[in-house]
Order: sequence, then structure tokens, then C-alpha cells
Amino acid sequence: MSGGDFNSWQSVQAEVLRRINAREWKPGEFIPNEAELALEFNCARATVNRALRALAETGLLDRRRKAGTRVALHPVRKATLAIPVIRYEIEGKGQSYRHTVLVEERLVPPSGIRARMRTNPGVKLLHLVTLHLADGKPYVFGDRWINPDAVPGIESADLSVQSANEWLVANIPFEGGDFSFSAMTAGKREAEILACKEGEGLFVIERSTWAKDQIITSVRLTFAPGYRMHTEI
Amino acid sequence: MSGGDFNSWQSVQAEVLRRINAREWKPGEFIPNEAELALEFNCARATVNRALRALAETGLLDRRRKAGTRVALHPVRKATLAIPVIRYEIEGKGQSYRHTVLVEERLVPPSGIRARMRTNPGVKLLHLVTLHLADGKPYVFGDRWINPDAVPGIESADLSVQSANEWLVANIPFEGGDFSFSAMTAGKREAEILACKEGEGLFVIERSTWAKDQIITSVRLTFAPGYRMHTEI
DNA sequence: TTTGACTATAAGTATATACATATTAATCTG
DNA sequence: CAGATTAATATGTATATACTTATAGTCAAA
Repeated sequence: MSGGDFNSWQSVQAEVLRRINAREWKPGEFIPNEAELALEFNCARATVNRALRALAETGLLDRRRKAGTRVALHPVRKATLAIPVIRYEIEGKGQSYRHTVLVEERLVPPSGIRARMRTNPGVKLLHLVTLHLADGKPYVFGDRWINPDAVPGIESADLSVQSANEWLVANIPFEGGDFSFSAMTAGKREAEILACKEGEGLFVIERSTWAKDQIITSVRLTFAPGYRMHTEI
Repeated sequence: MSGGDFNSWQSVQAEVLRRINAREWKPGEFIPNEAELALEFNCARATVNRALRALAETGLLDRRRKAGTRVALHPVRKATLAIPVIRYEIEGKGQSYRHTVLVEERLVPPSGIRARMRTNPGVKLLHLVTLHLADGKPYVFGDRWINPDAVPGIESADLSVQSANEWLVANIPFEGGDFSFSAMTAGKREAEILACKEGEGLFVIERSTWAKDQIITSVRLTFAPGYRMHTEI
């Protein structure tokens, strides 16, 4: 079984991919271990490791110590999508960016928000509603809640100059977040703010950002009709 | 400059992250090169390389040969989202899965589709409209075009047993795809198929899949109201 | 001033070796 | 036989070393 010389991890990866696609290694099946493959491919085990690790990261292989490596049963393809920072997104299209703060208040949040932010009852949060405009036209509006305890310095920031989004990205390190994407039907309020018709379908992103076991901020972005989020594998 | 002992790539990564977050290394700035960091951290260059490479993959660092490594100016966070295979998604929620083929025909596509599929004028494509049901209720419907030239064997497949989606995933290797996510307003047709009201906002995924410079298939998935796609960083 | 060749540099990668760690499988107990 | 112990094993990782490759920067020729 001398399978020729594979002297780069990319070539090893390509060969492994070929075998998976050609069904020489079928979904659910174990593939030979790293040492065996290294022997067959006439390369170092580290090279095989690099190739297989990369494939495992894309979800095509399942690897476990001692157990071995198998072809994923349901190869869930993973797409990486870039989280838009509104201003760069707009300016990247060559349009002018502007934003206005519609609401800025400190108050005890409704229970749904409180649950999502995991704050104690009675704690006041910063609430902001901001409209972002591209070439003067409504592009998206954000309904945002910020936990001031997790964000020192937010009180003294002028959020009408730099949007809350940008200020947070620039000043508060965060560890992770979770996102959901959905659609909603424009009601009276959305139609008014985004200058669209009531009853239009709108694209919505909800995002919570956390660090050190605290929710920093939770925002709901409602986009004007026609918005598309794009990505490729 | 002896920065203590960092003897795992994770610890090196953590320290680099800390310095970025603490603004010791500011956005846009070059950080010391791998050799210097290895010396400071008292570890091998390969270990530093591993740590920095991982951070570059998440978009937090920009690396270029000869130039060096710098902290990303606009740290575009990347989320990886799993592309749903409808049936597994539904069954994963403990609901029953069923699908019905509403339309199956071979015809010359409208110009918009033809452009997206990059086929020659006059070439017939396979057109399928499929409704997927969860616990008997409409969940999503797919309007799909398949390039038979790129998909040998599709003619002989019974797509009422195994959905086109599953059949393609199982039988045709693909190299990549591109996705777009958006919202639409339910018209008469969508309302009828999905058993919802006209004028409701619906979540839409459009996807083209390619391999070997050919577009294999292009599909538009329109989800019933209430659908959410979720991911985390 | 532009173009093109050259060079030094930093990341990228391959390899042998050694050890760590998770986890399965086998074995030993009570 | 159940449960604890131990051995075996595949992946995971660290290291020194050596070589490759892309490219920023420099300097000279056109």
C-alpha cells in the first residue's frame, strides 16, 4: 500500500477528501489511524495530523482520542459568516453613513429582556433605540439593552457621536455571543421608523454578547426591506 | 523581558488575547514576530505559530509573510453556522418528518435562474418544488433547480422517497456554495403552500452549490413564520 | 520617475522525537 | 457479576531543526 508521496498537508487533505467523495471511506466508517496514513502517504504523522485536524474543523471528520477518526455521518457543512458592523458595511458599499438616537433611557427592563440579560430584579439597564441610515435612507434600526455593571465608562460616552455598537466594539472586550436570524412582519412602529409599508417582511438579527459570565448587551436589529446577508463556504 | 513560562499554545493564545483586550497591543499595531514571542514566552516558535494561526482564523489577527502579524483593525467576528439539512433539523427536535413533491418538471429556466446557474441558452434544467413538513405542518418549501449535466444519475432517482436535498448530499460531492439570508413578504402562493396568512414576514435562504466550476443546484428555501436560525461564537 | 532585480525577513511548513491525555478494552477484585 | 483497576492505544501537543515561500524594502538601471 504505497500510496505515492504526499509531502504537504494540503495534498494529504486533498487525497483524504477524494477518498471520502469517492466513497472509498464511507460516512460513519473509521479511517486508518494517523500513523498508518503517515506510512502510506510517506510523510510525517504531524503532517497527517494537520490535514485531518483541518477537515475535522470543517465538520467532515469526527475525531476522538483512542477511538480514532471517522467520516462524519451527517457532514454538517459549516459556513463562517462575518458579523456586520453596520457602519463599515454601509461605507463598504460606498454609501454615506449616519445614525440617530431615537431613544436613550435608563430603566428597569421588561421581564423578557431581564431574563435574557440575566440581571437581578429592579436593576436598571441602559436602553437605546438607534436608526442607522445609508445615503440618508433608513437601513436598519437597533433596539439595544446594555448592562452598565458590565460596561464601565458607558455613562460618560456620547453615543450620539459614536454609535453604541462601535463604542462597545472599540472599548469592551467580549468573549462570545449568540445570534439568531429570523423574519418578522412590519408593524406600525417598524413601518414608521424604516419608512416602509406595514406588513412587509423584515430581516431580523438578535444578538447577545457576553464576557466573564456577564451579558454585556443584547440587541435586536431590524433591517429595511431588501436586506440580504451573504456568505460562502 | 522574561514573560514567564507559557508551555501550551492555549496559554500563549490566552496571553495574546489578554494583551489585545488590555490594549497593550492596539488595533492596527504590529506585534513582535514569532521568534521574539517564542523567546519571551520561553516556548518553541511552533507553539507561538499555532496560537497566532488560530487567532488569525477567527479574524482577530492579520498575518502576512515577511510583513508580520498585526492586530486586526476592524476585528470582524466570524460565526460559524451549520447549514441545516431539513430532515435532520426536524427530527433533531423530536418531530416527525415528511415531504411532498409539488412540482417536478424539466424545462428551460427563466433568465434569472439561467444566469445564476450559468448554463447555456436552451438547456433544460430539472425544476422541483418540495414542501417539507414537521409533525404534518408545513415547515419550509424549497424551489430548486438542478443542472442534470453536473448530476449524473439524478434522472433515475426517485425523489419522492428521498428528497432532492438528501439525495444530492449523499451522492454528489461538492466543493463549495454561497448563501444568502433575507426576508420576504408572503404572497398568495407562499400563504397557500405554507398555510399562513398573506403578508406575513418569511425567512428565506438562497443557496447555490458548485463543484468543478459547475453550478450543481440552486435552491430557495422559504420558511414558515416563526422560524429562527441560531448560532453562537 | 518608473521599472525591475535583488535581498533580507517573517510566516509557513515538514520532520523526528518525545511525552501528555483521553478513552476504550481488558483484567482483576470483592 | 458489578465495580474498580490497569493496560493499551489513537489523538493531542511540545520541541529543535531545517527548509520553503511570499513579499516589503532597497537599490540600481532605464
